[in-house]
Amino acid sequence: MASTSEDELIETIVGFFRETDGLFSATSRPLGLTPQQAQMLCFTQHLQPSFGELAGLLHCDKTNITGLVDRLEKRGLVIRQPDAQDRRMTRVHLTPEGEELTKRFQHAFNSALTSRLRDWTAADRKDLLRLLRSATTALRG
Amino acid sequence: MASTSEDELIETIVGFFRETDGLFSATSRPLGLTPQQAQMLCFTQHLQPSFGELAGLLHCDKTNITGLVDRLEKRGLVIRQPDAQDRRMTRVHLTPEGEELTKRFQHAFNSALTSRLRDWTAADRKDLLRLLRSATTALRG
DNA sequence: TATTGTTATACTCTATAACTATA
DNA sequence: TATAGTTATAGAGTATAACAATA
Repeated sequence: MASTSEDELIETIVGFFRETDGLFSATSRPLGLTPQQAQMLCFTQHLQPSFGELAGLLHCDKTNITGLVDRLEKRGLVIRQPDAQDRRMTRVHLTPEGEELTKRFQHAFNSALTSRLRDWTAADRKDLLRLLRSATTALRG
Repeated sequence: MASTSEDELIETIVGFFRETDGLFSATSRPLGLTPQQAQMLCFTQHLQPSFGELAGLLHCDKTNITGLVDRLEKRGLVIRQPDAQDRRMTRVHLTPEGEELTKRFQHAFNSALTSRLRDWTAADRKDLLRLLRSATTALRG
């Protein structure tokens, strides 16, 4: 990384970020979801996160989560569930409809990704996934 | 990739995407820029892109570029420059102030990134950059 | 007192449709 | 006719500040 000039490094990351964003957008909008909604559904699938946890995961202010959940709840994709231990907290659960749509999004995204990386070696694909996983932890920490 | 379930794969990519987004946001907002504005400035630095090219790079509708450029132009960071060959086209150039702010953003982003990846091996950092570059091309194609 | 979620507000981002100017 | 950029519009995402309920 020291051998790369700063602007080149940033351009690489910005470029990858925007292409990923494009893929999220192209995959989620035909399903009637914004990219942010699709991402929130993915996070909600296994976690049943609180509003504060979602704000942390999505890196946005907690006030945004209210509206985001409102719109998904109005469509019957998620429900608010009061936390049993701490009555200040509300947890977000997927409904069966939300679970189904989340899986459809994941399948569509996976198909698009697989098709675009079809020329990659198995080793490179494995490396990419390993490094992304590791980088996510590093950036989060 | 075949050995990973779809939801795990998507969660990895969504996770990395959101962490990158968080880093963009944390780096750009103290400079008075939205993440999208910072990203546009990075693309504009070497390309002098047309509005249509920017729409392609940012994966958004061309109508969004008008407002994005309007706001940056009002702050004196970019200027519209008519294309010499095709008078329908307008190209976006950085002003000296825009160039300076873009470099400040790049430096801040690079510092944050370097500090978070400080425990990584040089080989892993090099691999990450190589794979991101390659993946960007694959996703774009 | 501190934390969780909400409301009110203002601004930005985004897509769709209809338009003007140029090719 | 087709393309590049603009305008109008509506909806969604975002941050800040002030608030109510709970811990």
